[in-house]
Amino acid sequence: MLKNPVAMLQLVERLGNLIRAEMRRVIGQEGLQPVHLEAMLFLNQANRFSNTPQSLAEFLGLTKGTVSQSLLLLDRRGLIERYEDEVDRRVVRLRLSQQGEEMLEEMQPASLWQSATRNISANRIRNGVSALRETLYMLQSYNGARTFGVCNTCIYCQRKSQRTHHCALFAERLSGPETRLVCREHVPKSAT
Amino acid sequence: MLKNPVAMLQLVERLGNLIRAEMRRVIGQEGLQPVHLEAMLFLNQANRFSNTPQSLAEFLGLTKGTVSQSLLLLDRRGLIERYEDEVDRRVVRLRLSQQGEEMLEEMQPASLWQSATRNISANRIRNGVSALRETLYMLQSYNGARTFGVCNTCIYCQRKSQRTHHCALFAERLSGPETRLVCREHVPKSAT
DNA sequence: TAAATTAGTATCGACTCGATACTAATTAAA
DNA sequence: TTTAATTAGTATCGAGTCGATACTAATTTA
Repeated sequence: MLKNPVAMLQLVERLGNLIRAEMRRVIGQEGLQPVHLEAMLFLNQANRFSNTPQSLAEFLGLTKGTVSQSLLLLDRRGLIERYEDEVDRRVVRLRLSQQGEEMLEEMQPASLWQSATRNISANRIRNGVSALRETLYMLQSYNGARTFGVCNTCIYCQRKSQRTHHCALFAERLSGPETRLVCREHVPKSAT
Repeated sequence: MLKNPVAMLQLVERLGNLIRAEMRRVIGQEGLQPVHLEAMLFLNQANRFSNTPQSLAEFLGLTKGTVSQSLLLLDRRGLIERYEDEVDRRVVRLRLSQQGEEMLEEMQPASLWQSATRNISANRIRNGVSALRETLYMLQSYNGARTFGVCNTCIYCQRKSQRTHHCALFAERLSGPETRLVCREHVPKSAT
């Protein structure tokens, strides 16, 4: 039984709880709950293959019924927009509304964290990030959960030229900015 | 704007959510919610100065009214015991019941994490732990939150002999095992 | 001795969340 | 090609969270 991994688990748990409490404090002023902020953060990052209720449910680890309710609320508040998929008419596409983007902009959820990590050496942070990333991928592979990484780090992403990339899974062209968004079909290069 | 700290934040957030989802899955089979497991884990670790509803509320970042309700439920299910403080009769003391301890024992919440971190080098984990710990203390100091560390790492803890320690704040003797429990009055040595 | 503070509980309303049951669109199978 | 199975999403229900507010009782301060 190793001690340090347990310490890391407890730290991640504790930090996660603090982040959540901070979220509740900030978003609560808008009459919303942590899960709403999480949904908006996801939609802000999701690529065009991943901006659906189903995808969000998988990301959050909640059932689609539950997520459907929260999305209804976000829609009522005018923070997101829902539109029909052109090909598959069962599918609902989601995006942040102008108002939703502005709210996210104002909130700056990372600013506290930025100052909290200011005095930590770049090397230790790099090590921490790599340890956390590997743990995350392992955990996700165990229960068959999706990794939701960005195209940059995905086995399906092929660089065509300086500016353009290509997704071998969807067989579609990707712009530079698109390769920095998260995808539900992401498979990490290291995990092959 | 540094990239790596943001990456670390997102990883901690994501890992926190996964842990929470896993908690929900496991504890849900008992008809409980994540917050109940968190409360039980806290009570399993809290020393005799910290096993109160107030303390738990501070730990979880929730209001005392909210926590009171969750404790009521845990009591109804026979997972915790509540007893009156002998000195201050306003104070309620909490402890896991036999049944609560057994449930925690069976659950093994850390086992998945243990295997997920198996192949990560001890050095990277050590670095990660230290980066996370420092971030945690910084975040907690910003909003005046308590650190809830163990006596080992507290400025008030004085070693008297091989076996006995002394808390300079409460002016009481501490046994060896007690110094490995978390305390609401904890002040990290490094933060002085 | 009176006022202020502290620990905890009770109640209310909005919301989460899973479970279940449902609709409608798409895909697979016969 | 018709039918069956699957998939994406919504509706509804009940137990529970959660903050806000208002309360009780014990303790501390003035």
